[in-house]
Amino acid sequence: MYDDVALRIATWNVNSLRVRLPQLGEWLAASQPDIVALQETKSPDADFPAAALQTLGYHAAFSGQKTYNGVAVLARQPLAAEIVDIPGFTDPQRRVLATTLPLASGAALRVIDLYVPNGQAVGSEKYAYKLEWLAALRRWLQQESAQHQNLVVLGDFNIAPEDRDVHDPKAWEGNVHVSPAERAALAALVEDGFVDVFRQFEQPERSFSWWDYRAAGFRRNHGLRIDLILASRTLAARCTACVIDREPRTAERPSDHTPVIATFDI
DNA sequence: ATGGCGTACACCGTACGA
Repeated sequence: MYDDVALRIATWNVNSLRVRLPQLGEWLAASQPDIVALQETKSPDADFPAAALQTLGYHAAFSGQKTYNGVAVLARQPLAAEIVDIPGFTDPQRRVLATTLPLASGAALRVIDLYVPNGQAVGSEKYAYKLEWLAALRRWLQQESAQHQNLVVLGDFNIAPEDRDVHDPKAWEGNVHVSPAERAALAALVEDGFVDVFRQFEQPERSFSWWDYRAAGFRRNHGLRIDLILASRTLAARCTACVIDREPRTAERPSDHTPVIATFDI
């Protein structure tokens, strides 16, 4: 007989790790998450601030590039970037990182950090790339699901799942991030057994994870919920909470995204 | 009202984000 251990897993699009490192440090110290998936690090691997994070008590696995994209996973124990490309989907853009971490029970936790393409505008080349990327992601995650019971897929999905995840659904209708094809791609993951754990719990109305820098988006709560934590059914059944932490968005020079944290008794 | 702001790289503007 052993006590269940509360494991806290977070995702945060930091919009430049170099710029946000002080804020990340403060947030890690205050929040003490066990595992953190970062997106838009915009940091080549050679420049990754591994030493600074280690002084904060976190090991890191990372896959970055200059200027754009870049993902990283932080954990209390050493970890490795096991997969950094969707298998069979050639892409120079660093948007994916899969790693495996041990759980207190002795079981393994598979963590997949995603920075889903933005898509720019419906009908654009970048939109087509986003849909192709999402189709390849689905095929890969079906394989991952077959191999891992405890699987969490989290990150910046650049898709608001439902109208209640959008500050003004009428204004956004048909737009990138809410288009039917994007939502269908996300719904397909749910059909395959992933659970958006945020919606397992009662949440405040108008809960968002991203707000436009322009036009006082945050002050007016003009946002989208696009940063998601999807869990395999086995893991979702162990989820006891999922919250959006708006506090970092109130800082000077904030990221336009704010962290989302899920707690698992596992 | 398709702007608004922020980051990066490079150059004093452009690409991109969401």
